[in-house]
Amino acid sequence: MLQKELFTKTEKQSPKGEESKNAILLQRAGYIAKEMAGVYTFLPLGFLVLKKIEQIIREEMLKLGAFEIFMPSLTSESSWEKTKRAEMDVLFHLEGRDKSRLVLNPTHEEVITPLMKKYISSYKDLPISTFQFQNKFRNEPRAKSGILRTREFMMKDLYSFHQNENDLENFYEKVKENYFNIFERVGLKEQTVLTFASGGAFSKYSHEFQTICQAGEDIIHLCEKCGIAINSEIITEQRTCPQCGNSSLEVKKAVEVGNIFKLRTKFSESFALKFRTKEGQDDLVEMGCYGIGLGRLMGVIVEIYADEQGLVWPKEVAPFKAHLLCLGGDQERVMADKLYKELLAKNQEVLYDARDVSSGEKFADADLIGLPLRVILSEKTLSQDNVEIKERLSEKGELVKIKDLPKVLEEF
RNA sequence: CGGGCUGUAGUAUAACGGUAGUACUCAACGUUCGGGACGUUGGAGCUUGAGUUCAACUCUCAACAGCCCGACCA
Repeated sequence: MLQKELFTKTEKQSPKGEESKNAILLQRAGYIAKEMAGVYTFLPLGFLVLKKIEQIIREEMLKLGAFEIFMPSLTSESSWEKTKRAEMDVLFHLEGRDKSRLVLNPTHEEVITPLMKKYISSYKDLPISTFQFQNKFRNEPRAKSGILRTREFMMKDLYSFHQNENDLENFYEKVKENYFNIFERVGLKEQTVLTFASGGAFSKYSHEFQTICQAGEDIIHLCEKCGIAINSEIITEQRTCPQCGNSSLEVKKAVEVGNIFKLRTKFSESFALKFRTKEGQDDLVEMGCYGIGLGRLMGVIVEIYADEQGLVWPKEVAPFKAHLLCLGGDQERVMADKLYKELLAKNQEVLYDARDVSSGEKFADADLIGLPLRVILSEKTLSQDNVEIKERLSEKGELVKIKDLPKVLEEF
C-alpha cells in the first residue's frame, strides 16, 4: 500500500486524557479512532491487523472441524427470558417498530441453541461445532483501557454439541491445545497461561487463557512449576496449584484473552435441544462454548511489545511485513517505485512511503507504525545497488542488494 | 452505579471577569532531504443550558462528554 494513499495520519501528540499504551499508540499511529468510550473504528491499518488475527483463528478453528457461520446481532428478548438472562445488566435492549423487545447479543448461546434444534435430531447428527466472528455488544459498567475493554467488540465464538459428557470433554481438551496454537501464532505464547476460573452462572469452573501483562485487570496466581494459574476470584486459603500441589504461587496481573466453558446441558435444557440416542431415548445435547476477543488480543499485543518509539508487531499479525522508505530525490524515487512494483508483483505485503516529507518524519512514522522490517532506499544505498533493512527492534540495519530484496523478504 | 480529575482551532496546550495566544496539522510558494527541517503568507477555536455581573471562555449550578480509581464483568 502506498502510504500517501492511506487517508489516515499519524499524530505526534498523545490523545488527550488517554493513559493506556494501546489507546495512545493505536490512535497516534492511525490504527483505530475512538467513536465514543469503549467504541472504536478500526482504520485501514488496524483492520488489517484484526483480519490477520481473524485468519489465524479461522485456520485453527477449521482444524477442529468446526463450520464457520455468521449469526445476527439482533435477537428477541424472549430468548433471553428463556435462559433467565434477560435481566443481565450488560444487555443492550431496544425496541422494534412493532414494539417488539429486542436485544443486541452480548454472546450467542441464545441464538445457536434454538438454531441447532433444526439440525440435531439424532445421535448421528453429533458431534458438531460451529464458530463465527461477530460483534458482541456489552453494556459495560465501565469501558476502559483502549481496546482492552469495549462495549462493542469482535469476538470469535465457537460452540460445540455432543452426545455425552465424555465427548464434550475430549473436544474441550482439543480446543485447549488449539487455543495455545493460536496464542503462539499471534506471538503471545510466552506470556499466556491456562487459568482456572469460576464458571460464572453456568458452570462451576471454566478455563481462561490469561496473558501476563502489566495492563491486566485480572489477578492470577501462577504456578511456575507447571505453568498453570488460578484466577484470584476462585483462589482458596491454601493457595495451591490444582495440578501439582505447589504452594509457592506468583501473583501476576493478566488480561483474559480467551475463555472456554463446558456449558453441559444448561442451554439445551432451556431450549429443549434433544437428540434420539442409539437406544431410542431422548437425551439433552451436551454443549461447550469457547471465546476469543480479537480486539482485546490486538490490544494486549500492543501492551506487551510496543516501546517508546511506537508499535511493534509480531510478524504474523503485522498489517504489512515491511515498510519501504524512499529517501532522496527523483533518482531514488524511480528505483524505489520500481522495487515496490516488483514486491507487489510477488505478493509481498509492503507499505511504501514515497511521500515528500523529511526523512526524519519517515523514520519516526516507521517506528510508530511498527512494521517488522524497515527497508530504506536512499542515495547512499543506491550508489552500491543496496537497500538497508532493519528489524523494528534492532539498533542497526544491514545492507542487501536491491535484486536480492524480494527473496530476503520472502524468507523473512 | 459511587468517587476524583478534565472539557479552549483538526490535534495538543496557554492566558484572562473586558481584543483568546502558541506548536503541530491544513493551503500556497521557495529553500531543504539519513532521525519528527526552515522561511514567508493564509485558514481554523472557548461543549451545551441556566444563573451571578455593566460585562462570562473565565465565577456558580446543571446537563452532556472523556479519562482514571472503585463496584461490576462468560
